[in-house]
Amino acid sequence: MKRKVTLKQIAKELDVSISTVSKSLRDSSEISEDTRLKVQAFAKLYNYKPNNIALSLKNQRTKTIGIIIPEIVHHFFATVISGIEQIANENGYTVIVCLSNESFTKEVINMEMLANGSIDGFIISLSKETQFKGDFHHITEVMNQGMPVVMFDRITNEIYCDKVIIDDKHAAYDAMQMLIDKGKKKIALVTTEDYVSVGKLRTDGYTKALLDNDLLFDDKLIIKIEDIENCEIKIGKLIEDKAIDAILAVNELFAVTIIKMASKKGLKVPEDLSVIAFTDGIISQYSTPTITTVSQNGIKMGQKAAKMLIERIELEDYDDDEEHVQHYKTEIIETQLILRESTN
Amino acid sequence: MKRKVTLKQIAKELDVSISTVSKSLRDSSEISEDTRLKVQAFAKLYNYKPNNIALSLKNQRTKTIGIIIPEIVHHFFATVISGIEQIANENGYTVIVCLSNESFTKEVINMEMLANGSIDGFIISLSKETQFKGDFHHITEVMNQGMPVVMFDRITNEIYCDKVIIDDKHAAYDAMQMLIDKGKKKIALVTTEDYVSVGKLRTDGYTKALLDNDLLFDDKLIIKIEDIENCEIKIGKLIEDKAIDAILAVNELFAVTIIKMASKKGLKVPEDLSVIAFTDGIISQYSTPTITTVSQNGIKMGQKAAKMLIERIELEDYDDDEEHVQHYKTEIIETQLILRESTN
DNA sequence: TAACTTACCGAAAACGTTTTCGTGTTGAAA
DNA sequence: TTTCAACACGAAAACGTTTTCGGTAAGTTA
Repeated sequence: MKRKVTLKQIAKELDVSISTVSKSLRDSSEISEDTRLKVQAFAKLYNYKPNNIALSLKNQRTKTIGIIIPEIVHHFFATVISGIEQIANENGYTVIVCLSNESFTKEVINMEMLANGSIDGFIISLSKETQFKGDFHHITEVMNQGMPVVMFDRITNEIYCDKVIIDDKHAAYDAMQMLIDKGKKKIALVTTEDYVSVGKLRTDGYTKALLDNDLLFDDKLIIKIEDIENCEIKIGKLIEDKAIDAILAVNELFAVTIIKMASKKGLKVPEDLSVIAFTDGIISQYSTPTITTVSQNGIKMGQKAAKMLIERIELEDYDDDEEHVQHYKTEIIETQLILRESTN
Repeated sequence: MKRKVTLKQIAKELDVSISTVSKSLRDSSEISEDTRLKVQAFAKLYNYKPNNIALSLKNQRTKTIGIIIPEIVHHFFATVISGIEQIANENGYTVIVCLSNESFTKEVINMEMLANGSIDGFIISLSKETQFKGDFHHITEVMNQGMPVVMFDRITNEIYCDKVIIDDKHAAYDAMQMLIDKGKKKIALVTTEDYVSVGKLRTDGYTKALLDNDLLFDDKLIIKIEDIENCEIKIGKLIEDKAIDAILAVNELFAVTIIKMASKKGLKVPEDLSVIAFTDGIISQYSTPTITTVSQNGIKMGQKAAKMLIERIELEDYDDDEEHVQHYKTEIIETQLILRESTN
C-alpha cells in the first residue's frame, strides 16, 4: 500500500530541489534536458499525479461546480444533471451534487457548505419551501462573495443573476391552442399550488389561451394538487362532475393519474378525453396510452446552464476586480409538443 | 463584492497573530477571554468561515465521497444516489457524482481525476463496457493508494473490496417460484447479454427454479436483448411462437415492452400472460396494468454503501500504517416481491 | 531577591503545489 | 585576466489552515 507520491518525495529521492522537479514536469526551459528526462522518467515510474487540493488552494480555483436541486429521483432533474455533467466534463470540471429535498434549511446549509471554497460556482433550482418563504438571502450572500450563480427552472425574479428556463407560459399556451384547434371547448387544468413558480406561469398560459379564443374561463376547472398521494379523489370528481373535453396537466404523474381515473369512470383516452402533460419523461413514453407532452429538454437546459456558469467563472479570471457592470442573461429553452396517443 | 475573509485578514485588522485568531475561534484556553471574545465578535461580523480546501490540504481528508455510475437518468441509480447523499450528509460529507455513460474510458478518466486528492473514497457501479472487457486495473490502482472502494450492484468478483448487492440469483428464483406456484408451466426469460453481472445471475436463478421444479428448460425461451431500441421484433416473436404462460423480465423497460406487444397480439395481461419485472421503478407503478416487480430498494443500497465507505474511511484514521489484514464484507440487500396487476 | 509558575501570545512548520527571484558556474568575448 | 551572458538550479513565498513549541511578562513561593 504505497500512498501517492509527491514532488517532495521525488525531489528527495533524486537529490534535487522541489522546484526543479516541478519545473521538469512542466517542461520548463530552465531545466537541462538531462535532469528533465530523469525526473520525468522517475515521475512516470511512480505514477505521479499532482494533488488537486493543493492546486485548488494555490490557484484559488477548484474546477468544480456545485449543483443544488430539490431531488434527484425525478426524471427531469436527472436529465438536467446529465446535461450539466457532460458540459462540465468537456471543460475539465467535476460536479458536486447536493439535494435540498424541498427543504429551505437544507438548501441553505448545503450552499454554505459548498461556498467555503469547495466550488467555483453554483447551479441551483429552488426548493418549494424556499419559493414559498420567498427568502433568498443565501443566494445573495454567495453572490456577494463573488461566486457566480445560475438558476434554472425553479427560479425567482427577486434575484438578478443568470437564469435558464423554459417559457412555461408560452408552452402552456401552445398546448392549449392545439387542444382548442382540435375542437375542445371545456378544458381543465390540473396544477400545483401557486408558489411553485412554474405552476403559476403555466396557469397564466392556460388562462390566456382561453381568453384569446373567447372560451369561458371557469375556475372550477382548475384544481391545485398539494401532494400526489391523495389527489385521486379530487381528480375523480373533476372528471365526473364536469363533462370535460380535455385536460392539461402540469406534470406526468398528474396526467397518468388522470388517465387511470378516467378509465375507472369508463371514459376513454383520447376518444372521450384528451390529455396533455408537461415534463416529457419515461412515464409518458411507456404508459398506455402514451401521453402527449410538452417536452422540457432537461439535457439542453443543463448544458446551457453549465455553459453559462463556466463562461462566468472563466470570465472572472480576467475580469479581476474591475467592477464593471455585470450583465446577466436569461436563456429560454424552447419546448416541443410531442404528439402521442393521449390526444387526437 | 467583498471576497471571503481569511484568518490572515482578521489578524491584521485586529493586530494580533494568525495563531491567536485561529485559537480564539476554536475556544482555546491559551487565549484570554478578552481577545477571544474580541476575535469571535469580529469573525462573526465579517461572517468568517474556514476555507474547506485549506482544511482538506492540512488534514489530508476532504470529507467528500466520489460516486461513479453508468448513468443518472435511470430510476434505480437515482435512488441509490439519494440514499448515499442522505447518509453522507448526516456524517458531514458531500458527494461528487461522475457518470461513465457505460464507457470504460470515461470510467477510468473519472477515477483518475478524483483519485488525486479530491475525495476520501469511492462508491462505484461498473459500466457495461468495463464488465465486458474485464479490465479492472483502475480499481486496484486506487485501492493500492489506500483509497477505500465500495462497489454496488454491478460488481466483479475479481476485486476484493466492500460490496453491496442484491441476491439477484435468489430474487429471480423467488419470482420464478411464485409464477410456478400459480401454475405457470412455460415461463420465458427476457434478459441482457451475459457480461452484465446482474443479468447473468438472474439467468442462473431462472434456470435453477426450473430444474428444482422439474420443469423443462428450453433455451429458446431465453432471449437476450442488446439494446432497447429494436427489441420489439424479438419480443413479438417470442410471444407469438411459443404459447407462453409467463415472462420474467430483468428490467422494467423490457416488461413494459412485453406488455405492449402482448396487447398488440391480442393477449391480455395477466389473464393470458403473467409478467414480472426486476427493478421496481416509476414505470411499474404507473403502467397499465401495473407491474409486479422484484423491488431493489436503491435507497437502502445507497445508504448501506455510504455507511460502509464512511466507516472504512474513518477507520483508516486510527488504523494508520498498521498493516493488519483488511476484512472486506459483501452486504446483501433483501429484495421484495411487489405484487401488482401484471400477475394473477 | 532569586527561582519558579502561570497566563498569554507569536513564530514557524506542515499539507502540496507553482512561480519569482536570486545565485553560482561555465564559457566566451573583450 | 576581467566582464558578461547564458545556463542550471535552489530558496522562498504564496494559497489558508492548525498545532507545536518557545518566549515574555506577571505573579507566587522560598
